[in-house]
Amino acid sequence: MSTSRCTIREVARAAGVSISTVSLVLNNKGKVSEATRRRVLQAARELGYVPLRAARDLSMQRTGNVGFVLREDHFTRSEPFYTYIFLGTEFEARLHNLYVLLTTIPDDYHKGEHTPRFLRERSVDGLLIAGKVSDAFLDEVRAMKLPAVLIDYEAEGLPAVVIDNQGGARVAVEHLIRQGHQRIAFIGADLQHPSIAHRLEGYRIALGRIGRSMDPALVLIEPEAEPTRATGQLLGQRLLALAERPTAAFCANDALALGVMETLLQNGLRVPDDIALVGFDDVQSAAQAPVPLTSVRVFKEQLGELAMRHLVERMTPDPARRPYARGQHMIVVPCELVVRASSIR
Amino acid sequence: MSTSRCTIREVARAAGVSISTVSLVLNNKGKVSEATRRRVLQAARELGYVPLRAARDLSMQRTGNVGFVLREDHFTRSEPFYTYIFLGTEFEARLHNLYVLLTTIPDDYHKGEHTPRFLRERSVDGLLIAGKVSDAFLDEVRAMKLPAVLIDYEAEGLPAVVIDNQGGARVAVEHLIRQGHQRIAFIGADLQHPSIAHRLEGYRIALGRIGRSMDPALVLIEPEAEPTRATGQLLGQRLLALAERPTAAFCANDALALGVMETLLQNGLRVPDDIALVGFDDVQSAAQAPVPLTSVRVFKEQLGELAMRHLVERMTPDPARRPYARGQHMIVVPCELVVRASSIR
DNA sequence: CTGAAAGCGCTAACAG
DNA sequence: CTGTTAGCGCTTTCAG
Repeated sequence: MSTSRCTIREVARAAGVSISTVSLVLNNKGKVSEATRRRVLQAARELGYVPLRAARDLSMQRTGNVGFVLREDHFTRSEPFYTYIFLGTEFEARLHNLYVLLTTIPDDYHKGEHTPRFLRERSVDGLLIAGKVSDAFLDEVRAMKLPAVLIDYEAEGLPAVVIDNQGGARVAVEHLIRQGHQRIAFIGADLQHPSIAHRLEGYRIALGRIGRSMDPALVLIEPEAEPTRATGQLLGQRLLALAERPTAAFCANDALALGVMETLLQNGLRVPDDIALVGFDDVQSAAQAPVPLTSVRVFKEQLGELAMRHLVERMTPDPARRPYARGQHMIVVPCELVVRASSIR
Repeated sequence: MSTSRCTIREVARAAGVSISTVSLVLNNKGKVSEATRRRVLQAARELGYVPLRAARDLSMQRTGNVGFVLREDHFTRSEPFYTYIFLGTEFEARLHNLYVLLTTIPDDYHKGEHTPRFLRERSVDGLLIAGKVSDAFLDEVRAMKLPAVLIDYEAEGLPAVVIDNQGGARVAVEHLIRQGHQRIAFIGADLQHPSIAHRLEGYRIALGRIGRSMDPALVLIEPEAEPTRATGQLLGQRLLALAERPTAAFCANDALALGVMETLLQNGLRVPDDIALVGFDDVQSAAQAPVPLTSVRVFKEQLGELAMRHLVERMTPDPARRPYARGQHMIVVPCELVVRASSIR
């Protein structure tokens, strides 16, 4: 109620005990008699006592913060993909009484020059990294020996929470196959990106399961380009130019799919009648597209939550669980096909 | 270089001085001889010394953090409007060595239940509030007597950094007038929102300047609806249904304008030939619309920067400037008309 | 101009 | 089971 300027000392006095007892009670440590515990709790409540973080952190030799890093161009994408991931981490952080310090790094990261301030000042106990980031940055993080977890990206020697890209892609393609499609194209970009590579792999596997192999002519990729709508439009052109046109296309993400769709519609083709389309990510605009887009839904907030939970484990030296926490786990989060008009006859 | 475990004491020893001298040097306080200052600086650099925030904060009786609060539905809008504002504050925060704690509050805020954790724990020295938030939350903030600054919103008794909505709207409408338009509609929603009310006012003033008053038939508003694309589509229908159709429309924001445009195009009208359109905000999709949309550009990052700067002023009790900082300033940030195809013949 | 010393509020041995 | 005490690392009077 009052100005909360109340310290542990005042609680102790009010409860008629010492400050260490108060501390023990409030942290559920040591053995305290039920009677005094009650008195302390009551006093704390009445005084509206809230421990001061800076003091506690200083004493416990930790910061109580975790950093969340992502590329600025990812954060400001018009689709709030990473925003949802952030919200997931923030939600989970509350459960562990941690604060999340969000900061962006530039696309072209340069070692010392762009190092996030909280890393330089060592004011985080752990680090979450979302999306693809430059190797230079990852090197720096590795050298720092700070607990870190990647989200929606993979890199040597770092634990990660990722989407089941391969599984999702497989299900998507199998859906097209069930719809009777024989010639299914793959639309992709930036093959360096693990997610895209895995989605391509899922495509290959789905075809393999029905005894087919990939037809190189149907694998349309702009290996150097970002998987954006603009790239999708470009690939749409290539699709149109094909001698033997496929009847369906699985796109590595929704942005590409939407770009392809735009090109197709503008050129008088019908979706799904002439070409069925499936995307990946299930972004907001997928459902609102001219022809609602079938897509693979990704549970973004869950990715964030799991990553935070995993990070917390690696931050707390729990001797009992240590041996397990040692390995560089990779947590794979399942996703789910959402069928819409773009892929059903 | 090393694990940065280095404390002020070690720097002192290395420089052959006391820790208080080190502190003075590093904070440019008190008078220190040039010679020792140099020695200290050198030692600090060699050891890679970085002061520990928790210790400094504890000692200085502050937290070194500021909170950034916005509604979750605003943060996750597909247009990264508030994301850019946040980035602006984060940028400015670095200059003041502050950390920004970002958190969202629900649309239907309930007093204690949803109070941001950092407010309960009093671990911020100041607060930034972006966009419209519930009065319940603002009441809580006022009661807390914490330095706070609103961004892109206004409320009794709180300083704010806002867009020059009225001026921007005036310029937009004047542009349409200069294009020769006589009948110009206003498209709007949620009149409770100060920004929208001001934009309407700007529309009125622009007409007034050429000796015209608003024609109620041309003021199309959904007073209860959010200013979204869907609402725009609806208003587009109302526009089409008008007996005497206007030749241009000024929309309270881009989402509305884009919705209107969609409806018009779908109904076979041409933009700008049949109806010229102007929006407000200059969001990313404005430039990419089927007919690129003329709009009023808002400098989002600047809004954030200015707000943070203003907050910092109110957080630092500078006795010399106190009298000025007392009032509840309102900082108005100019915006700029961006002319595109949707409004030129 | 510089150093000694007293905290900031909290945690964590260590006695009792 | 509870209290005493010694820090955590830094800032800041206050003497010298």
